[in-house]
Parts: sequence; structure tokens; C-alpha cells
Amino acid sequence: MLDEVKMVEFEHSGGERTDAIRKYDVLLVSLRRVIRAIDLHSKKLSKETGLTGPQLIVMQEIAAHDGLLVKEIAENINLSSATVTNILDRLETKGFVYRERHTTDKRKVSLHLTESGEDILNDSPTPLQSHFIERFDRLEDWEQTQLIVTMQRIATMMDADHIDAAPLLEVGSLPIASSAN
Amino acid sequence: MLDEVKMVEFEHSGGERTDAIRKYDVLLVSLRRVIRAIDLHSKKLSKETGLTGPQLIVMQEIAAHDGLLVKEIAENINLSSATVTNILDRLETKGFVYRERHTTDKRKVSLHLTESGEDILNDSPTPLQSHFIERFDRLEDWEQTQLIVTMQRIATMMDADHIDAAPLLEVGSLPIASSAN
DNA sequence: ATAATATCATTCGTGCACTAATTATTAGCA
DNA sequence: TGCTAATAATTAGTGCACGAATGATATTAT
Repeated sequence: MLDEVKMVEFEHSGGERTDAIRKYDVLLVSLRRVIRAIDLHSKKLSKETGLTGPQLIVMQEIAAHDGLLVKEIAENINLSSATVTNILDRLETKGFVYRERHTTDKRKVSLHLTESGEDILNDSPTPLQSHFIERFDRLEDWEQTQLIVTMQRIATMMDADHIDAAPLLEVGSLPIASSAN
Repeated sequence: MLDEVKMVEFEHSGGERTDAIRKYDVLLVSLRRVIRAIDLHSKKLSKETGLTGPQLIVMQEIAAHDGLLVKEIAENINLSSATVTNILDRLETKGFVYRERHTTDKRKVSLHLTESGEDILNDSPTPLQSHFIERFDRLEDWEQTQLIVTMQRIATMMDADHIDAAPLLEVGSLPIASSAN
């Protein structure tokens, strides 16, 4: 009896039915697909290289700015300090990162990569799926820009503090370090 | 492996190292901003209404197809069965959902909303930020479509099993019923 | 009929990410 | 000086999300 529950009813082509699927619900579905794909890739990374996506990102950030603080890293990659502390615990346990407490201001902690941390980072893949990157690289330049601009637009639209609608961004001028709040 | 990577010029005048930022890294940053925005909204929802985003989505799915199985719901909203079980535990504890074990096939479990579950769902907001929806609704139709198509394209590019490159979707042929309200 | 296999839901362990609370330290000020 | 603010990092507690393993059924093959 309960076997045929599946009714795919998406065919209200003309009417003003309120049951119609709303466009932003469709958007949400694809957003969730992307979120999941990133998460699954992170778990695959973890099995293969021992580092998850977020761990990799944190290490990249330290590599780019040796000695930066927990708070700075959190701001740079758009995470809370608590989360970064969490990730750092794991990285320190693995021996890829070490903390250095300041002597002048003992509240502060600077982060550094160990040698093995640098080694690992050098032959680690990116936090994005390699097959995604391959496809992305095959796109025309304007298409790549299009993807980026659209994602940034959605991000801006979701930010609570931006009151006005997102302006259409000039295609040539990518706002790159956009999350440096 | 992937040598010829298109980069965005972003060198700071130091000049010793070409720290050019790769375009897909820029994309990743905005993706993570979006992911975080959705997560933060989910937590805000939880405080205000007692239901998180995923919980809301699961309930919407049950409301749309009363009696469906755990596995079906997992497929529909792109989550693993384990995650759905998890969410259902919480929803059942709150009294918004109940499970019904099949008598014919005792492996299967059908999901239903309770009355209070239906009530709650009726005056719950969507899993997306209301200010996002407002902005989204103000966009031109083609712009909305553009956002959706781009997200779907990224999702497809990230899917592991799609071997071929994503075809450009015809703009007119979105699998949705026409526009919101 | 029995054995092997497949399916469905759940449990377990891990990790990310958050907020709120806590600890330690520094800075400000009356 | 001494008391309060503010700041930095951490800890505690919650929830999502996963894969792998488990247990209970069903289905299929022998």
C-alpha cells in the first residue's frame, strides 16, 4: 500500500497554483547539492591525505602569512575563532602546526607550520575536487568569471548586513579578497 | 598534474613570489561564504522557532509526500540516510513527526507529520533568509534564472559521476513551475 | 529449504561550525 | 592604585553530516 508514494508532481505549467515550486526552493536544492559535494570531497580528502578541506585551508592560510593570530585566520577564512581553535587542535596533534604564545601579550597565539606541515601542504591537492577544477579550467574566461560573480552575488544577497540589493558587478574587475571584513 | 591554471593577478608589490590567486580559490571563498550564511541562518531559525533549516526541509518533504520512507526522503533532499535518521530523532522527540513501521515489509519506516507538526510547519519561515528571498524576488526573471542555472551548473560540475562537461543549459527550460507568487 | 545477497534503518565514531561561558591577560580610567 | 572593560583563546554543549558497521528483514539463487 505504501509503495507508490513517489508522485513527482511538478507539472503546473500554466496555472497560478500556490502549490507551484518556488524558484528559490529550486535554488536551495542546488545549493545543498554543492554544499554536500564539497563536504563529501572533504571526507574523501581526509581518507586519502589525512587532511580535510578546512584543515587544508587553515594550513594554506598559515603558509601565506606565517605567524598570524587565531583571530586573524578566523577573519580571513570566514570562520569563528572557536572553530579555528578546533581545527588547530587537530593539526597540532598531527604535528603540522605549532602554536607560539606571545611573550609581550600573553593572550595572543601565533601559528606556524612545522617542516612536515610544509611538506604535506606542498603535495596536497586543493580543497576543491580535481575533476571540478579540470572542468572549470576548460571553461572560457568569461564563463569562469560568470560563475564567480554569481556566487559572490548570492553570498552578498545572503549577508545580513547589506541592506541594499547587490549591484551588478563589472565583469572585468573582480573583487578578490572579498571577505576581508 | 593541472599545470595551466588561469590566475587572477593579485601580486602585492613585494615581487619575490608570484602569489597569484587562482580563480577557483576565489570561487571557493564565495562558496564558503554562502555555506556559512545558510548555516548561520539555520541556527538563528533554531533559536526563534525551534526548528533548524534541515529539520524544516525534512518536514516540508514529509508534508509534500505523507508516508514516504527514510530512504526516499534522503534521496529527495540529497542527504544520507544516517543524517535523516538523526534529524528524525529530533523531530520525533519534539513531537512533530512520527514513524510507522510497515507490517508487510518490516524493514521500512514511513514518516508522517503530527498535528502539531503541521501547525508548526504552517507558520514557519523558509529555510532561506527572508531578506535573501526579498532580494531574490525583486530580481528580473532572467536574473533569477541565471542564478539557478549557475548553481546547477556548479553542482553538476562537482558531481563525481558526471564524466562529461556540463552542457550549457537552455535558459528557457528550467524544470520548475513558473515564478513565485 | 537453505544459503547467499540485497535492502532499510539505525548506531557509532569523527569532524565541522556555531554560541555562550570561561580563563587569562591587557588596557582604560577615576 | 585598584576596579572595571575589552580582548584573545579556549572549553562546553548542540546540531548537522558523513561512512562504516550492525541488525533485522526480504529477495534471489542454488
